[in-house]
Amino acid sequence: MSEASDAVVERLPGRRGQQTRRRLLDATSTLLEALPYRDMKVVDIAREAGTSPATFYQYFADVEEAVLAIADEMASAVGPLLASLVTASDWTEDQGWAASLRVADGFIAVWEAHRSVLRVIDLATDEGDDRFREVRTRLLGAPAEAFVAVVHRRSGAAPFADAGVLVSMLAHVAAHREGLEQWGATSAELRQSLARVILATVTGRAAPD
Amino acid sequence: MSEASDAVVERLPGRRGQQTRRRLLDATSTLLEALPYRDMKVVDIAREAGTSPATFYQYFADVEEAVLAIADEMASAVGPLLASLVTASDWTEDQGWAASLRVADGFIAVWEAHRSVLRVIDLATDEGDDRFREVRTRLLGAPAEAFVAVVHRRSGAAPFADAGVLVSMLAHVAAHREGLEQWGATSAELRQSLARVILATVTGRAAPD
Amino acid sequence: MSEASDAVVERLPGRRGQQTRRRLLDATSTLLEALPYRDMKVVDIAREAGTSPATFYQYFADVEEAVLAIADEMASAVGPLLASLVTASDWTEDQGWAASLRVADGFIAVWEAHRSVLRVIDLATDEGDDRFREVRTRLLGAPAEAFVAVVHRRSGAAPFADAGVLVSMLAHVAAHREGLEQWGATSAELRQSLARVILATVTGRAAPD
Amino acid sequence: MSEASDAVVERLPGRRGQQTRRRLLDATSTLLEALPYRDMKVVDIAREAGTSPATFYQYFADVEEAVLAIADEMASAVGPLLASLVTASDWTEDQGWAASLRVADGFIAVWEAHRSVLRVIDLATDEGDDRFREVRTRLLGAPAEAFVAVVHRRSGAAPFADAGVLVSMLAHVAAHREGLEQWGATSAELRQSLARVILATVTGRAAPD
DNA sequence: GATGAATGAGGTTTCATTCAT
DNA sequence: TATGAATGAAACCTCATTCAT
Repeated sequence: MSEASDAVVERLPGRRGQQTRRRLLDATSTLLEALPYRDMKVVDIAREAGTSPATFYQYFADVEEAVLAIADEMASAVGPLLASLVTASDWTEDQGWAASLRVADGFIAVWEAHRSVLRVIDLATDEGDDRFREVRTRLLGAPAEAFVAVVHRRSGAAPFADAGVLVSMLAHVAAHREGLEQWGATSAELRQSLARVILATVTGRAAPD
Repeated sequence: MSEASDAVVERLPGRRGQQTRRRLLDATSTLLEALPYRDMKVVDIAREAGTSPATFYQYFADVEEAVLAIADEMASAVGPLLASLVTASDWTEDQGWAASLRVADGFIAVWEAHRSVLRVIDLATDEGDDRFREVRTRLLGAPAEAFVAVVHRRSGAAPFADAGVLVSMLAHVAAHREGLEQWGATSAELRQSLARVILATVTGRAAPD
Repeated sequence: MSEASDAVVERLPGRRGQQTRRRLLDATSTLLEALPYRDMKVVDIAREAGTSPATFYQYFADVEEAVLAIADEMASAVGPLLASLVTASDWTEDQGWAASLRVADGFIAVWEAHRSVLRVIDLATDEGDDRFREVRTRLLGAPAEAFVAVVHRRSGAAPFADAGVLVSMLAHVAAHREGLEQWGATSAELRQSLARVILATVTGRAAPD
Repeated sequence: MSEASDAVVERLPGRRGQQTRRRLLDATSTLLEALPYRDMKVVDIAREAGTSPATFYQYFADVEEAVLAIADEMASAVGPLLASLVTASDWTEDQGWAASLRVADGFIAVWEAHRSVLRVIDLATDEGDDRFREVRTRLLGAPAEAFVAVVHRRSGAAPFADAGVLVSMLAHVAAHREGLEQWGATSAELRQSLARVILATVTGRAAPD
C-alpha cells in the first residue's frame, strides 16, 4: 500500500529511518536530563533508544551532533517566542508593569521547560564551540533585538548594552532560580525584582507600589 | 630533643613536596585556560608541570580535586573583595552613582582575571557537584549578602531577591562581556547599564544624566 | 515470520560470539597450566586467544570470571563422576577392595586431568571467594555425600566426619601425588594406601593381603 | 652510655635495625591474616610497621622474602614438634589409641595457630616456588619421617606411601576443619575419624569401641 | 536499515623501586 | 638508619568506531 506514495517522499531516510532518528533524539534528550553532557556515551544513547551504537552512527557523526539537533529544534521554537513576549507587549503607561512581569515569567517558564539543553548550549558555547554559539545567538538574539527596538524609545538609553544586560540577567536568574530560592528569595519576589529592572530599563519608570 | 618541634611540622609534605604541588596547580591553571575542563587529562597536567602522572596522584586524587583547589584559593581571595566593593561604599545621595560604577567595574575586572576558573565553577555546580557548589556559594554569597545589607534600607525592597538578581546579572554580564561587545554594546555602555540597574535596585534612585 | 523463533534465541550471543567466548576460555585454560593464577593478565589471555583485550571484556568482567566459568564447567562434569564411583560400587564382602581401588584411582585420574583448575578453586576458596567456594562445594560435596550414604551402614561410624576425612585425604593426596612420589612413595603403593583407608573407613574391614 | 658495649655486638644490622626488621615481620604476619597473600603491598606492610617502603627494602628484597622468613621461623619450631608427637608416643597395645588422638589434636592445634602462613606455604609451593617447597618439606617431612619409622613395624605396610597419606590427610583436614564442621561433622567426630585412620595405618589395629 | 562483534587507541591508576637527604 | 619524593612500567578498562552480515 505504500509503494506508490513512497516514491514521492522517499528521498532522505524513509519513514522507518525517520522513526529511528527520532528515537535516538528522544533518548539523547532523556539522558541529557540525567547526565552531565560529557558523560553521555554513544552506547548509552543507543541502549536508551533500543538500538545499537552502529545504528546511531547512521544518523549522527557523534553525540554532539545529536545534541546540537535537539538544541536547534528548541531554539527555533523558543527564540521567536521570547521575542514576541517583548515585541507584542504594550510598554506605555500603565501597561508596562504587566508587560514586564510577562517577560519575566516567560523566561522563567522557558528555562523550566528546557533546563538541560539550555545548560549544554551555554557550556558548549563557553568552551568555544561555534555551532552551539550560533544556536545560542539565535535563541537569545531574538529577545535581545526585541528589547533593542523598544528600549530605543527611552531617552539616554544605550540600547544594545541595556538589552544585553536585560537578557543576561533574565537568562541567568531563570537558570539559577532554584539556587536563589534556596538562598532566601521567594519565587514571587524574584519575578518582581526582575520585572522592576525590566520596567526601569525599558521605560525609565519605577514599578507601581 | 626533636620530638616536640617535629610533632608540629612533620605531618605536612616538606618544602620540596609543596613546590611540586604548586607546580601541578599552576599547570592545571594554565591548561584550564586552553582546554575545556572535561578534556584535561592527568597526563597533560603532569607534562605541563614537568613531572609524571604518578607524581600527580601523590597530591591529588583526580583532576577535579586539583581544579577544586584552585577554585578554592580564588574564591577565598575574590569573595571578600567583591563584598567589600558593596559594603565599603557610600550609597547615599550623590555618592551612589560612583559606588555603582565601582561595583560594576569590580565584577568585570574579576571575571577578566579569572574567567576560566569561574567558568568551571559554574559548569561543575550546574552538573550537580556539591564541592564546587560550596565554592560558588562562598564566592557569590559574599557580595550577595553585602547587597542584602544595603538594599534593606530601600522601601518596598525584597532584599534577597533583589540582591540575587543583581549578583546574577553582574556575574553573567561579566562572564559574557566579550560576546555582548561583539553583538554591539560597547564596554563603556555596559558598565553604565549595569550601574544604572545597581543604583536603581539598591537606592531606588535613577542615574544622573 | 521470525518473531516467534527469534524470541527464543535472540538474547544469547550468536554463533560467532560463542566461538570467541570458547576461544577465550580455552586460552584461559591453557595459561592456567603455565602460570600462577594471580599472574594471568587479560592481555595474555587475549593474545593466546588471538584477540584483543577489548574483546575479552565483552565476554568477561575480569580474569576471575573466566576462570570461574572453567571451574564451573569442570565441576559439573566431575562432581557427579566422583560421586558415582562411590555410589555405583558394591561395598559388600569381597567386592569392597576393588571398589576402594576404583575410588582411589578415580580421584587420582581426575586430579591428573584438571590439576590447574582444581588448584585455583582451592586457592580462591581459601582466600574467601564465595563463588569459588560454591563450585568447590558442588565438586567435593558430591562424592562426600555419596560416602555419607554408604558409611552409614558401618556400626560406630560418624558419617559426616568419616566422609569428610576421606574426601580431604583423597583430594590432597591426589593433588600432591607427584611430591609424594619424589619423596619415596610409589604410585602403586599410594593407591593401595588410599584404598586401605577407604575400605577400613567405609566397611570397617581390613584389606586382603 | 652505649658506645662501649656497642662495639662488641655491632656486626650485622645493629639493635635498632633488628627492631625495625622485627616490626616489619610482625606487620607482615598481621597482614597475612587479613589479606590474600598476593594482595599484600610493600606500602601496606611499611605503613602497618610504622615505617616507609624505602625502609622495607633495606631488609627484604620483596614481600615474598619477608613472608618466607616468617614461614621459615614457623617451620623450624613446628616441624620438630609434629615429629615428636609421633616419635615420642607409645604405639603398642592400649596406648595406641591415645597416641593417635594426640597426633590428630596436635595437627589441628598447629593449623589453628598458624593458618595463614601455612596457607601461603601451600600456595607458593603449588605455584612452583622452590624456596617455599623447601620450607614445606622441612615442616611436613619431619612428621612424615617419624611415621615412616613407626609404620615400618607393621606387616604389609608401604611405609612411605602410608606416611605420606597420613600426613596429607592430617594437613588437609586440619586446614579445612572449619568447612567440614559447617558441612556437618563435629569437632569431636573429626578427631576421632582421624585417629581411627592413624591407628589403623600405623598399627593395623581398629579403634576401641 | 539494522546490528552483532571486534578492536585501536588512549587515559587512568597502581606499585615496586630508587635516590638524595 | 630512615624516609620523603619521584617515577618507569604495566595493567586496567572503556569507548568510539568500523565491518560484515
